Amino acid sequence: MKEKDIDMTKIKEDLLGEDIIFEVSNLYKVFSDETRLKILNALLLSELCVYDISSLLEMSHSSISHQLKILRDMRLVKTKKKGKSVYYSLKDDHIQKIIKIGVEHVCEK
Amino acid sequence: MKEKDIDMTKIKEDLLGEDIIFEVSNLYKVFSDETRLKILNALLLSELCVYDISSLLEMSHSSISHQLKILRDMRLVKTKKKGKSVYYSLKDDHIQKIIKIGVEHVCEK
DNA sequence: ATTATGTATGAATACTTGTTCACATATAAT
DNA sequence: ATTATATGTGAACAAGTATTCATACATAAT
Repeated sequence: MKEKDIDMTKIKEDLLGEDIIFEVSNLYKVFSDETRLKILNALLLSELCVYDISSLLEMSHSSISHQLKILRDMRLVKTKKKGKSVYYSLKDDHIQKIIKIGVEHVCEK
Repeated sequence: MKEKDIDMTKIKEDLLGEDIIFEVSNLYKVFSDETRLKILNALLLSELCVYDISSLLEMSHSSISHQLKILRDMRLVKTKKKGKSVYYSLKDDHIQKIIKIGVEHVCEK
């Protein structure tokens, strides 16, 4: 019996399931777009309406609204209506952690 | 002075810089693909060569090799040559954390 | 009711990305 | 040297994605 052999069967058993991999990849797809990252970064600092975000990032309402729909669909943001405006805020604190680790990683080089 | 006003100027100042956002988005782009996630997940369990990974994931060498190049370029994996084979392993522990948080997030629903 | 403002969304376009195919390189064994 | 095995990579194709444009919907004010 060789010493440094790798037990492929055990590794195969210990791998995450297809469905979890799929969901995790979808989660990180959200964080892979600059516009969405900027939106999440802004919402980390304050709740904001579409107009606020588009002027902050100097982008069209339409573009921001499309991305916010994706964030809504992924349940990463929640909404609150005030008069004509819809205020967006972050739904949970995983988002904060994910952005923090990402920033840490790219800054350590 | 209204009470619930938002200080947009301060938020704009506190936003992460364009370059950091760009790098973080590139980092998470890596984790947004199922194949790469599976590769990283496997390397979390053991160092492996291209052949091992392609048989483990039941995918072509070429596809795996292409993705490993991306992981190399992003400096997420390191390589070690043993005879004809090239063994890959993870370069740092951020990867573990990122996968863990992702799994946590998608499992809490 | 009409107008103005804020937000949502379908369609079209341009862009990006992953896989496959074919071929190239590298090492080991014969 | 030649052959076999392991890995790397460019090009092409297919699939997916972000933005823009146009338009629709919702709320508030007149």
